[in-house]
Amino acid sequence: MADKLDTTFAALADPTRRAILAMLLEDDMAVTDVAEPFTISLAAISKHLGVLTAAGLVSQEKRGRVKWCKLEPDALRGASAWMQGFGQMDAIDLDAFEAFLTQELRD
Amino acid sequence: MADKLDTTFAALADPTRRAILAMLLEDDMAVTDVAEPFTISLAAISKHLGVLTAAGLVSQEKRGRVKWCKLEPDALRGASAWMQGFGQMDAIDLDAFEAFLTQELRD
DNA sequence: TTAATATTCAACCAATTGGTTGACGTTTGC
DNA sequence: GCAAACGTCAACCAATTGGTTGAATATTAA
Repeated sequence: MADKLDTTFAALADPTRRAILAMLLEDDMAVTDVAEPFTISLAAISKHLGVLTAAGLVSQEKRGRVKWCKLEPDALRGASAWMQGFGQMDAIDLDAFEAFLTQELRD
Repeated sequence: MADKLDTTFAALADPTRRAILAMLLEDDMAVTDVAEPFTISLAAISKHLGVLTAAGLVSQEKRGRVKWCKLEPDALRGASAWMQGFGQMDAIDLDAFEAFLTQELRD
């Protein structure tokens, strides 16, 4: 079985999945609503959500015929701790974060 | 072309590559020395080092017949900032922040 | 000059990934 | 009851990944 860090980092290595996480940062959403802004199929989004859920980054709860998706930011803790082992990033790099958001907003 | 975060996270999603980074944290090393503790072939390690170098996480400098590998921890800044954004955003008014950035982009 | 060392390249292979489409099971609303 | 909406499943496909081996290229040492 793959290491936890393997699945976490692999889940984050896809731009569609990172975009989904960014969307869920603002609010819990149904699968259909998650898929709405993307051009790929609903089934593909469903798979991406499966990868994120397997990594623990998202939890899903079915209410009626709707499956609600919720961000689980604590799942990033292990990966974040691993990266902090490489030093000098104990504080947030706000410049890099702004750069990221700026680029993300351009899409 | 893949996003920078794509290649960074993908590079980190492999346990062999993370182990290599941890080794380089202690000291610069030649390719052969990097490969020594692993059971896989030297060519496989060379490929892993290529992935890490492409991600900017490692730099390589050839001196004589030896290629020295050096950790570049700054390459983790973008990814670290992205991740930490998920832990801290609940304290930030994201709508306002996005509005600010959107306006910032018009200049 | 020749042999050994350091590293990459090229071809190949199996497994995984990200995507598609169409059929399928549930739940809801008319 | 029936059709529409929600979401997954299964089969398939092309591209990528992580590994192998053997040959090739530099460079150094004897």
